[in-house]
Amino acid sequence: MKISAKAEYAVRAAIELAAAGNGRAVSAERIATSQGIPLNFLEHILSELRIAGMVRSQRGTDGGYRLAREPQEITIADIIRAVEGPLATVRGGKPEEAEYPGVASQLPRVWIAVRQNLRNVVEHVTIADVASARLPDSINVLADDPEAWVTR
Amino acid sequence: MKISAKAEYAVRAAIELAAAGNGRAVSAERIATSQGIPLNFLEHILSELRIAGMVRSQRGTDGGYRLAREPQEITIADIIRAVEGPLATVRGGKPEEAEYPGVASQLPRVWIAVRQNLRNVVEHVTIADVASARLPDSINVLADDPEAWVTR
DNA sequence: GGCCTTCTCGTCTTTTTCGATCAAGACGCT
DNA sequence: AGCGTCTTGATCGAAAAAGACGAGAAGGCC
Repeated sequence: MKISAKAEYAVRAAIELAAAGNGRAVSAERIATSQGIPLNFLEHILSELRIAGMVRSQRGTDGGYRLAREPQEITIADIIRAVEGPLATVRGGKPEEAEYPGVASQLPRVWIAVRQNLRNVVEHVTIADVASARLPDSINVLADDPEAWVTR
Repeated sequence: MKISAKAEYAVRAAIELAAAGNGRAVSAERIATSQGIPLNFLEHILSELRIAGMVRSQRGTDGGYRLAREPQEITIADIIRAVEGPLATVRGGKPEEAEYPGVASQLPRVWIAVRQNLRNVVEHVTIADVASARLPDSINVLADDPEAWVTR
């Protein structure tokens, strides 16, 4: 699995907004500089997040972006889906639609299991969790396993 | 996460070899026709699997490919790594090396958890499992969950 | 040796995606 | 009106993905 720059930028921007609170809007430029993200690209991403209903925007002086929902209601999965579409695809299609001849007939079940375990992480971590540095227990169990940190 | 055509072809080819047993070699063309994979592309893939030590090749009449190890010793992860490199990357690098300023500092732990749960599937399913249609219990638990089959 | 089969390996298109830049326009507020 | 934003679309280069192709080397069989 590849986490693209775009998805990563989107998540970081969302975290930044979560940390800022909903008091006032944060400009794209502020997010760009504080997270080290190319401004033009970030604007494009924020636009997609807005269309997907993840953020609201406000133009003019003191304008910027703010979250459309409470940060504890927005998961990493929501953000990734907003900018990249489905979390997991097999050759561009849905895993459950893949069909295989003969001996590979059980393969879709493996892809489904992959997607499910992926969801088990990204659908259970909210951007508020990350911003407050308090991840759910189920995530900590995974991340605290020393095995998880070795390079394969 | 995107499962590329290449990775998918590689896995299916490996399953085909696992199903054929190690008695005689299977030609690239046979695999291509029985799995519906473009022959030229498949040859490229098989070549990479050979270099990675996953398969052995035999030229000449009745030549072809066979697995280099017992199929129950080869996991899906092995095959994917052989043709695509690391299972999970963040912007082209290792998840554990990603660094984030300020409020996003906990994000790498999320990526690590993602990778770990991904490994929990693909490192535990062997190509023998798929070829014999007998997946490990831990995978069946995931794949049998009706939630896992709904499109999000 | 001759012939057929099959892998081997490098090259070459074509297409798509990724990451990023730029510019013009629309909007909101003072 | 004027400034600071967001908005939108065009464009671009680099890279990767997917596949096509052909010449050649190796193995087996008669």
